[in-house]
Amino acid sequence: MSKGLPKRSENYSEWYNELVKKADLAENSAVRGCMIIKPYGYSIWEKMQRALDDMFKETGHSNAYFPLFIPKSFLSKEASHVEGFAKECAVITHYRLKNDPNGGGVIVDPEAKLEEELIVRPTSETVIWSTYKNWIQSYRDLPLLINQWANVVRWEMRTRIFLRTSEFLWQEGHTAHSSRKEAEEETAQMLDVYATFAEEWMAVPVIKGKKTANERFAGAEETLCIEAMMQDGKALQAGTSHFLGQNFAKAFDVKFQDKSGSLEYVWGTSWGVSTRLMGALVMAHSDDLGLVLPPKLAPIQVVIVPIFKGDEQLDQISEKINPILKELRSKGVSVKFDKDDQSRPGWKFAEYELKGVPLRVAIGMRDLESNTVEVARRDTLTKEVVSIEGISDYLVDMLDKIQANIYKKAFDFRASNTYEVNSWEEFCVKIEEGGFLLAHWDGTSETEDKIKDETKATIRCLPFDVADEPGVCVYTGKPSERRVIFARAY
RNA sequence: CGGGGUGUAGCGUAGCCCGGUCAUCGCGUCUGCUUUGGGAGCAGAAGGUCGCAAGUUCGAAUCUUGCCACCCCGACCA
Repeated sequence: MSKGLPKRSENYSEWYNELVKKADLAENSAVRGCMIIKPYGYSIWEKMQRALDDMFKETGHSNAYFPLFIPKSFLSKEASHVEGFAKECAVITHYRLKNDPNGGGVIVDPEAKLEEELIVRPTSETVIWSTYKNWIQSYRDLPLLINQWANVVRWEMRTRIFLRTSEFLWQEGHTAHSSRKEAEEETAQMLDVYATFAEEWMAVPVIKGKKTANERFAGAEETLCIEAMMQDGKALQAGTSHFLGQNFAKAFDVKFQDKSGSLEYVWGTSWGVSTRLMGALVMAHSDDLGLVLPPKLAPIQVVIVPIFKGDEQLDQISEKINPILKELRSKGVSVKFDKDDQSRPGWKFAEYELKGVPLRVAIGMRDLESNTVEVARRDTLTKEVVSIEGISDYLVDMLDKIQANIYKKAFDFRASNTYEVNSWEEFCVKIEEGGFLLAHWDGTSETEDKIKDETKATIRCLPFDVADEPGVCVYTGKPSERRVIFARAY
């Protein structure tokens, strides 16, 4: 393990890449654009999955699994959906290899060409709606509330570990409803679930809003999103929830008989978050020493490092620590007692900082005498000596404080990097500094495109929580009802 | 996919321009002793098809071509 991480301030993207690798979250694979999620990184993902999955269940959803391969013909049924994804689909054309008659390993067997080529799912709307056609006949079959945890493939031009990989892990919810209203409510409800998860678990404040037509999911009538700000001031779309209208129902002929006996197309939604959240987690909180993890998602919440010479001292420390371990575990805290005598305390301190462990407890002979321990916080990098009496309650309480503090830090950072801008000159200056710009926009795609061409900024969302405020478009001077959020984005 | 860069031991690197005991150094690893409250010290040791594949040459880490991966900048995107 080499020490030292690039500085955030000097090269943000290098810092990010190195941190992901050095903290053992993930590494690049032999296949372009794909990643190997390592055990430490995967255990964070598992915690995310657990929390989200519980929330999906609480809102009435069930998990299911649909296939990785999609018949090519399915994709072409919904016109704008095809257009959105066609450019980045991996295609299966053959089903067999054979030994190369010229030596040199194996080659694709030209005899084994598929009659209908298969697509590796970039998302599953098409397979799922072709199935829903069979599952839905009556209003009694609705609503249908399904989620799946899966991998998907989008053949990206330029990839970045966790943020944009060719293959990624995600969950995709797909629901069918008997009315527009109910589907719209579902779309909004799941956005709220995502926002709650981001803020309460990841400690990442997010802005809820609606996407513009340009940024909308291909095949959706409306896309809602949560947008987060990273420490370099760029925006990251952390989750999306789509109101599909009757687009897929019509494309796949999914109808139900309502109470009056007439046949209607069903209304759909879909919503997803992905391993991209891992990238958001890293970029939202971490520093030049390594990861800073919110306690609720940290695989190890408390690490206890004994400082000792020889087995005898370690035994004395263990005797003191063992009941505390038990107590902490009974309170649901994941704690590691690092008795390893191969590496020295200083090395361990640095290592656990790199890995973002929220709390570190050090205990040595001095502490045994005074009945204390040294507690160090990862988020503030502060240390204090604390009495060992009631230490487990103290630590549990401290974990809550850390969770709250890193949320607040991220919230304050966003607040101090969000600006109202009222002129094009101001816009151009501010956008170079990073952050969110609240500006008026005339509502047209043309203007949005022009602003993007000139500044690389896009409209992240039309936020829900801004007040109506008549004004004029920052670019064209045409009238506008309220401000929208512009930013450069990942 | 276009432009630029990089690829040498597990990690980070020197050498490449000017082919020829040059495979360098640091970290890590192994062995031993001493150490242990912020990435330990000393002594010894192991570890490399120089990204892969062709080619030029008496001889290639070094020159040529192709391929692969990664990084930066564009176009595209969760």
